[in-house]
Amino acid sequence: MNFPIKVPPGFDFKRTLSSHGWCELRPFEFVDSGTLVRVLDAGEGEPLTLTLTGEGAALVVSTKARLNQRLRARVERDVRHMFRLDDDMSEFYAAMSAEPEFAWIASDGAGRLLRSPTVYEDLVKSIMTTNCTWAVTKNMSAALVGALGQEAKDGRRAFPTPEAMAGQPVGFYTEVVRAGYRAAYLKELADRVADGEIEPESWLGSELPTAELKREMKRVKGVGDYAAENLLKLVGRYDVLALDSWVRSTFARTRNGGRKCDDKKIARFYTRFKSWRGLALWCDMTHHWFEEKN
DNA sequence: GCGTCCAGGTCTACC
DNA sequence: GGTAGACCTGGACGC
Repeated sequence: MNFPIKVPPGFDFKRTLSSHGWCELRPFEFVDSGTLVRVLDAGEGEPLTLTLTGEGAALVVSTKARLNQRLRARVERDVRHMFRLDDDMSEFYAAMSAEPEFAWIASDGAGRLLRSPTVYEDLVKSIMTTNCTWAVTKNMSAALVGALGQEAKDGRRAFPTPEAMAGQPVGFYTEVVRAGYRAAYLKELADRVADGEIEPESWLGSELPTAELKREMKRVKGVGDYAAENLLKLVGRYDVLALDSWVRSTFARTRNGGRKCDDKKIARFYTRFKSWRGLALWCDMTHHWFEEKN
């Protein structure tokens, strides 16, 4: 069955899909710039394989499964979450429009960062991005999903639950996922979430100030400044920069004449965007990325 | 082939 | 609070 999901004015499917690398990590499957496949654990029965495409002012969901009303509502909720369809970008776009160099962000409908259906999945993936190449992150993600994800009808797999992950020994994460020293972090995280000691989903609507929420995130082993700030952006906090080696080198190349600079200089450059500085930075650093990906 | 470097960092010990 | 060194992996690169 196919059904459309209404999107906000100015929403750009392709921009959101290619907003960062998440679309390349299983169980996301980047088919082409206008098509994303995603296996979704909808909470009842076997997972659903969804094909998501952007068509005009709508985002269209296609699936071979027959969805009852409850399932369809669940799918729509998760898709709206992943594509940030309910995020109010008006204040951000107004701020960007005021700066000629950044005005393209508003006119192109950039700034909605693709995320996973759950904060837990984003948290696991953030840990898997640290201190390794993107190719290694993709391998880890694929191995984890391939080994532990619940299988959909077409053989694709969903992202594993914390319980499924907690049921595996540390050796699974070293030998199967090839996570290296991160293995113990992933195991501990899964245990703590499965036990209810940590509730990553609560970070979404948290009223804690950003600095305090960041401290809470960093209590997860394997989550440092970069991973926490990356997660903060994914839960809608943009007053952090999430500087990593790629951003540092891209800033040096595009904004500093090819010369390395310290983090303070990068921070100063985006200070004017206040609570939106992290999102302004990311859009700025990926300005030409979209064209390169297509 | 083989060795080295390093990447979308973090942790711990030490000062 | 700041810093040095260790930590897994695997692709890229030079030889």
